[in-house]
Amino acid sequence: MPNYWLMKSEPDAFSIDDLKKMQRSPWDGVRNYQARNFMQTMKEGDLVFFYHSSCTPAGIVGVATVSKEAYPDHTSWDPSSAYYDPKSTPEKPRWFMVDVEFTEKWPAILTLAELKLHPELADMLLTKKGNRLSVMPITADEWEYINLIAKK
DNA sequence: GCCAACGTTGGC
DNA sequence: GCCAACGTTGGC
Repeated sequence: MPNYWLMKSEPDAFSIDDLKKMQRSPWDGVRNYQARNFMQTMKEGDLVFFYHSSCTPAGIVGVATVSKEAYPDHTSWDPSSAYYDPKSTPEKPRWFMVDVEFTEKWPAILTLAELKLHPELADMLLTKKGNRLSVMPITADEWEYINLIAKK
């Protein structure tokens, strides 16, 4: 049994179409401890909702699969990177990333507004007010339900 | 562009 | 260890 996740990306920086072109990509730039800790528990084969944030509309646009488990995010010690963190070094990395593989793009975005309409999804971190977590776990029930409404 | 909500930093 | 100030996220 895989575990299920949701990961947010701003499509201007990295979209599901970018992943589709590349097929496989590191998910770098996560600079939040809670999100990092979740990534460190990911296993190869885990399934991920690809979420577009800070855009109109925001929502889930497809699915990716974890293809490599957590390893140090080298952009964190690269001074030329936008994700540079002087407190992270190759000897003592503070930030980690996983690799993901393109799995499917949905025919239409499943918007946050629609997700919020379903009482079945009211317990999700995603639909809660003020939530800013960029990597979060999804229950098997939520995974199944969301796939259902995405494809109806 | 606005602003509410949240996480992090740093002074004490 | 507290908490105010600050910076960032992210929906609208």
